[in-house]
Amino acid sequence: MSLISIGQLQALGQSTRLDLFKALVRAEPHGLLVGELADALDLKANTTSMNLNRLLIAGLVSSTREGKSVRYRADLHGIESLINYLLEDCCAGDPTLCATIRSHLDHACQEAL
Amino acid sequence: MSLISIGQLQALGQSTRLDLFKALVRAEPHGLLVGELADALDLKANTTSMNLNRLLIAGLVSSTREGKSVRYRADLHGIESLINYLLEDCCAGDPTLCATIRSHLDHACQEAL
DNA sequence: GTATAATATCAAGACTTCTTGAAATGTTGA
DNA sequence: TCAACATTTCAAGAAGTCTTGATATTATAC
Repeated sequence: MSLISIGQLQALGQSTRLDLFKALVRAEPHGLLVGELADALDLKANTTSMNLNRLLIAGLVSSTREGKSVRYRADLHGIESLINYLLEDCCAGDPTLCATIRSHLDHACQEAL
Repeated sequence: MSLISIGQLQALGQSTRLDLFKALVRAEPHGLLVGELADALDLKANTTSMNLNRLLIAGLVSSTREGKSVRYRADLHGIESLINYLLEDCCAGDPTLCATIRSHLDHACQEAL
């Protein structure tokens, strides 16, 4: 659990990759092609590819080939595991904090519905 | 919100600092002195100090002087803001994921009680 | 098969980060 | 004030990261 999560934290703790990930989250459930991401964020193709690979290794995105292109999608279970890690390692022991986070979660979930 | 959170992700995405932070979370609510952390994690004093300062800037810990020593405590509101960021930016739009995370949260909170 | 297109890999340079010895700061007690 | 202690700041070298041009791979269309 720890090993997975520091990889996720490292992967997201870099502006280019955080931007890529956020773009993919916003593009759910369709995802985006590498070239579309490169255009949207004004990145070179190889920079885009390399950083997407880092996110892939961290379990934060998935990829599928579509002809000449490759489509990437955010893997929301990766975020789920990161949040769970933070909750279990960092929230356990503080019921008040749990309650606060739960209320935020309720709010976020209502918006999602 | 974004600026805060990438700082937190960067701060935690480094093994020494993640170890320091986890030690402080486990030491809640008493916290630990710099020297205690250095001993526990087998770090030099200045390495410990510098990395704690990074966590401080990221809003993940707080510090108070106690005589010759300085006591650090985990700032759980920092984790709260990080989790909220991940939820709002990454979970919104996926009710199923929200529900899954909520169940994990329920579990983590029960353990805390 | 060849040409074209979209990604991925490789290697190198610029840049940043991490650690650490040395020195400085702040605190306590004699 | 002086000495001892705990922490912080400083400067420098080692190590790692990020980007990028060049090259390689994979897939399609002709």
